Amino acid sequence: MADDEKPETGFVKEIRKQSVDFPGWYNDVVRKAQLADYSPVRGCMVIRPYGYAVWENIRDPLDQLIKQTGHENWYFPALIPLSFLMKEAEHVEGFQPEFAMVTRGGGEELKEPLVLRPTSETMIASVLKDYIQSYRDLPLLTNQWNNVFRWELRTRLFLRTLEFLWQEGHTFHETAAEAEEEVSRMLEQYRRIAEDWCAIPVLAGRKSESEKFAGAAYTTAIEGMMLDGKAMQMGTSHYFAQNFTRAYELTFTGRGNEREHPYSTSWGMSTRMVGSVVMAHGDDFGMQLPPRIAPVQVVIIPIVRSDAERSQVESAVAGITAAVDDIRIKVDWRDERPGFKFNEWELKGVPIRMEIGPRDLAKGEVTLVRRLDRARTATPIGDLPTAVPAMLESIQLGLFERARQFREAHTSRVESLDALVRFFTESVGFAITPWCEAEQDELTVKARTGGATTRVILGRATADQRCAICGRPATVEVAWGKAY
RNA sequence: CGGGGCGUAGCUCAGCCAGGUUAGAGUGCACGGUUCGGGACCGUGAGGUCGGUGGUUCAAAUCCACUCGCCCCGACCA
Repeated sequence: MADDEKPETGFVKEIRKQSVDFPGWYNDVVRKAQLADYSPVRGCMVIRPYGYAVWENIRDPLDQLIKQTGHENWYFPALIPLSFLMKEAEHVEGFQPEFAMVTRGGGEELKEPLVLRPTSETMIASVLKDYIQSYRDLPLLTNQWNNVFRWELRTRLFLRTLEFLWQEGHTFHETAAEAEEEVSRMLEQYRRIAEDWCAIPVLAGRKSESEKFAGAAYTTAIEGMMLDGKAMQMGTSHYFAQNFTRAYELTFTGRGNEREHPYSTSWGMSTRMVGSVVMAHGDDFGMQLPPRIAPVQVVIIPIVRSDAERSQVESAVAGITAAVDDIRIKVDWRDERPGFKFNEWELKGVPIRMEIGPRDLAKGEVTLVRRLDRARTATPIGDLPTAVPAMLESIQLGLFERARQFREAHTSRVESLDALVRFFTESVGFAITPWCEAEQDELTVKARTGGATTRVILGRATADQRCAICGRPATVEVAWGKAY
């Protein structure tokens, strides 16, 4: 970033305490760290440069992973003819309440309304019909980065807005096995982004029937835990079998010269990730960014009281920024007192603060302070090219480890409905139980716990396990939680 | 869409219950000066259709009706 950027404006000191008012704290942090703001349009937000930079730092590595796994980026229309969306029964039923429609154009009523895409399965299946003729055209692995619209009743910055940014991957395969492999491959990429980049440990697995994507044969997801103990669905990967290709009459000629429907998948991760990072790592001082996705990894605060000191510090800064390359460094030369800058950059979650003043330079050192724990270290200037990357790495791991311990501390294994109800009455987090997969059990738990639902199915149950809810033989082990 | 809360300066809010000069504070903003290792201070200045419409009244930010919007909780959901 440039050193001579104009001062931040509109900065407000107070943020509500995380422990007292979590939703209020979240709103304050998002707005005061200048990630995003409310807009003139209800339910739609303005993503500000700092928030967009965080998004880019999540988006870019994800885009790399998507390309490395063989996918190509496409772009499809944002407006979808209503009839396209009506073809897959479950899909229509699931999404219709969320449609936003264009009914006029060119001053006239349209013959057919155009829906602002809530997701692009229908458009992509309709278009790719023409591109897929033979098994030789498969697999067809597409992805697109775009905005989508869903008419949500209640919105929250980043977590649920009427319009949001994401990527949606759509793939078509010759066999079911290949498509299912794709579904888990892409879920694994999401796990890597969540855990390795955003430092948020996740549970990965299948969703229950009632929680699956409208139109899918099954849905898989990654679920993280926020600092209020609630679950955040951070990425989904769906297996469609032939549901969509059949509905859209998408066929190919197989190896035996017979017409077949391809097996398809879709998967998506959105700007919701930015909000997840805030909620998974923030504290009463504000946001805390994992170094790998931080727009500014190191902020240098020069401390000077005279012109002589200023030129001394200036040359030290120039030497350091030249020597420490491949690190995103910002130098804050604004005419503010150091304490003001410390607080502001902590609010914005910068992982490392480097203080450079006469006292440090007299010893040939700088002071490094970690946002994670405010640990201060006097570091010789010559060591910085190795010390800074090492410290960033330790912070990245430290954040992940802290989040993992928080999740472990808020995860319990329970064996009965009573215990499950008690868990959600007395605490928050994940409760893991054996389950028979009956939908009635989900309704029971939701009613008795004030809203806990199944998050992901973690694996198969053993033959002797009984469903914690109804006592019938269990088929799976499932994590329950209250979700965003 | 149900419950609760709120719309007064860029932001946070006081004033409203008991209507009455030229509508306030803090913060932010501009300029000048002193400061500068954990949110400094002094001075000067700019900034307002009190969300909107209608009503009551000699008089409305304040009372009444309607309306628009936002936030929080719930149902629905990435």
